[in-house]
Amino acid sequence: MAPVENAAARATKTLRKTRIQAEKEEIILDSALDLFSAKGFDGVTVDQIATAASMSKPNLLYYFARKEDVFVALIDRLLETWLEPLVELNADGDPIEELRSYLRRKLEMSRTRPRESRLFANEILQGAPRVRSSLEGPLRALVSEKASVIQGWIDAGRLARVDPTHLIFAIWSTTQHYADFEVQVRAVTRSEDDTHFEAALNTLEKLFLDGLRVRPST
Amino acid sequence: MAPVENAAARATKTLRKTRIQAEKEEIILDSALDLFSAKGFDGVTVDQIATAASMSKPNLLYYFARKEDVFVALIDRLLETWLEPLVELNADGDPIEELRSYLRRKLEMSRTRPRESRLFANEILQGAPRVRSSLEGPLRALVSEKASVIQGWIDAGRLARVDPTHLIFAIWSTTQHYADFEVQVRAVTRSEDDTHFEAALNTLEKLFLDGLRVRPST
DNA sequence: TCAAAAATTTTCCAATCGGTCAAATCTTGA
DNA sequence: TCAAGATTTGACCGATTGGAAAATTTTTGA
Repeated sequence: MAPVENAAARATKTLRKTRIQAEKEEIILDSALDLFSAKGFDGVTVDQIATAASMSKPNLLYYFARKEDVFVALIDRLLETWLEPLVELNADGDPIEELRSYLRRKLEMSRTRPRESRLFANEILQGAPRVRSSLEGPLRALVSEKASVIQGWIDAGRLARVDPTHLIFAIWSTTQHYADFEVQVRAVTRSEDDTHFEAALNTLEKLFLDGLRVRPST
Repeated sequence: MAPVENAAARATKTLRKTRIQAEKEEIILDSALDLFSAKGFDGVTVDQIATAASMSKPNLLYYFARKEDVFVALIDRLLETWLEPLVELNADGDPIEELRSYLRRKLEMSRTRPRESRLFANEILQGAPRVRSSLEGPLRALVSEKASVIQGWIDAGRLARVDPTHLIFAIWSTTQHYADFEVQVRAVTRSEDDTHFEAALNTLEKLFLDGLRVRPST
């Protein structure tokens, strides 16, 4: 089960990549993201990725020795980008504004990068066989850190008493829903463009900040 | 592309099923639900389903002529169950209590029937190739109807002004998250049982009803 | 310039998969 | 009881798939 030497390693025995390598790998990963996010790992063939990337199958396998290597490369580069909005959550900011801003960034991410969201969802849905360690390592650590920040706000009486971790889950799920369940959202709203995102943001802000209960205007 | 005559049709030319038919189809569907919900349509072979159902592949194909027929049968029986909690939303009830109750039922569904949730999520995520018509038909109709109910409550000043459709999306996403992203939830919370559902319910109720903003206690 | 290295392609293969077929066995009801 | 129908299975098949091998072409750097 020794990993097959890949193009980069074969090339120079160093980490340096040639111009062509960098370009082609980029094209491959972009094509693969299109396909994997739409059909899942098992629903895509190496040939399809190669064709989408305008090259032959063996040529693709020259850059990524195995189909799974392409998938893993995608997941790896995705995770960092994906968690960035949460990283930016600032303990020194105003709690309400910080969370509102986080919600916005996360929803914007679903709007502009639905492929990444679906790729991730696909992987988690199937038990995260290829990213389990990332979940239990960096992801858990980050959530833990930010949950502490939120808990601090709550303890200071600046935020309602909710479980910080589950609050994060709620923000994740409501925003990612617009990418992962896009087909359903479009079917229900009859929307063919991005306009429903505005109504979504308004509703989510209202929900998260003030809830549904009517209260006397002050 | 004429559909192959299935076991039931071949049996009696009526809709009546034999005892064995009913039993075996049940076993097949249950095994298939296990597998499809965990690995997706393309990640499962007919042989795997047959083995899980303790029968040979040709025997399974005697009951469901094609692999896709098994999947469609699952989706069909799932949709009704899945939407039942929303059907129960009662226009004559108290708005807050009705929505709280809906939230609870939906979360309970994610806890007790995660397989069904994941099966559905898998299908939607991949563009709903096999249920698109159901989304645009019955699902849209039901959401439309219930959105009107909620809008009525809002117009009567009994509920905060949110977009009813997006409110429904928010309830769907937050609750289904605990089934669809179970692996991630467990990784982050280190939970190995169902106990996190209580914290989830508390947080979601608080969020949906009162939001995060702190307000002076009355 | 030109040889070494990188990139690309044609050809091929073993394994897997969905599904068929025909024969054998089991169930059911008159 | 027993024949007709229902159920089950082993053997098989064509298509697809991930990937390997080897030869050819292109690019690179001294």
